[in-house]
Amino acid sequence: MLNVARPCCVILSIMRNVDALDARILLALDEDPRATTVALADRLGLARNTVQARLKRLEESGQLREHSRRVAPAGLGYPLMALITMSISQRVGKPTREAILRIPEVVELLVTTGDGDLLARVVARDTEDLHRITNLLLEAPGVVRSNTTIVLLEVQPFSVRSLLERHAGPETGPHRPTR
Amino acid sequence: MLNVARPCCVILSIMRNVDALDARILLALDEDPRATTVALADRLGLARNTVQARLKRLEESGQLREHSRRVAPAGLGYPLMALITMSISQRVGKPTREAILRIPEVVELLVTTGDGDLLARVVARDTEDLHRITNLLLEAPGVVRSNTTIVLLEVQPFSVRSLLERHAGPETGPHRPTR
DNA sequence: GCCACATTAAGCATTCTGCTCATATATCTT
DNA sequence: AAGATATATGAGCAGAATGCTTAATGTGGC
Repeated sequence: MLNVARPCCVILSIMRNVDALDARILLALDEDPRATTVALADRLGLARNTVQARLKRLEESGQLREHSRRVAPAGLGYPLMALITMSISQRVGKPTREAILRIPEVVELLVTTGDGDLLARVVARDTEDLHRITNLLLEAPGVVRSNTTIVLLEVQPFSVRSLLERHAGPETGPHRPTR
Repeated sequence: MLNVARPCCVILSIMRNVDALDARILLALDEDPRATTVALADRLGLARNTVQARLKRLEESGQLREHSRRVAPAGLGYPLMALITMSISQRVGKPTREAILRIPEVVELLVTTGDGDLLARVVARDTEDLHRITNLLLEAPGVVRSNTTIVLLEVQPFSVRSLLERHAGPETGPHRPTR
């Protein structure tokens, strides 16, 4: 079952979808990320073995991304966040992407439709720092134009809680008897 | 020390910055998010107590965000991701934001400078679904215009690893003796 | 010198983990 | 209907980890 060869773009194929039970477990973990397996189990009214097995599968099947997603850049000394769209001459090549990813302040990089071809999310210590980073981006091969948008307020930082809640079904509360 | 009252916008004030040691711990956690305290401790050449204390502080001081950040939306059945900028009549009010946040597919919401006043990151099951969500956004009070950009490829999903590595200092490897 | 703070070390009762085996339920296939 | 596959559950067990406390040892600032 499930070849665990992962050619980097076929990830979707090995992703057995997360079902309602998985979602409930993930939600419980969301409220207490360091909860022990036992704690999760009786919070959800499940057997310890069940939680253990499903968590193991979730991790092994690559459903969970890296832990550093949880670290807020502001705490590291980067209170400024900006979105920078870039136009690329020709097509977006590997050299371009690699050059951009070498900049530590680039915390996310997307290929998009629309005006820009690339979108980088960067963090900076201050506006001067941001200016420096913008110039670095423009030095990447093929980058011909950039457009910077500053994030003024994170009304809702990235979170899939709402999706998990929908996925978990109507009965999300703890201690729900099976019937 | 450190009032744990958190009036939602004063978070920055209670954030004692993450130092190099914290960064090393977080990096180690990044490589194995479920590593035990003991495992982290001797991977980093630290005492168990140290790791335990710092992890506790990191969590209590709000440096770590929610766990659901680690869940990939694709695994939940939302393979499509888009960025939708919105122009708002008047100013961005609470009613507008609340209406938008009631849409589960909105996984992130930012107030930005530039053309649009609001930027929503949404996920969708397919293009038709995305169309439906776009219409929902336009129904929010004050939203007068929207512009959708589809994410074709996540070259680098959000990650602060690079920042942590810089923060951890030159000696990031395991088993580094104190001198 | 003295104070505050962080690291380290040791100890201890309780709890958790990883693992295995066996037993129910479902659900799907033939 | 019968069989097969997958999952949930329950129990058990040795070893490991946790949470907590106390105390010793730096380390830097005033």
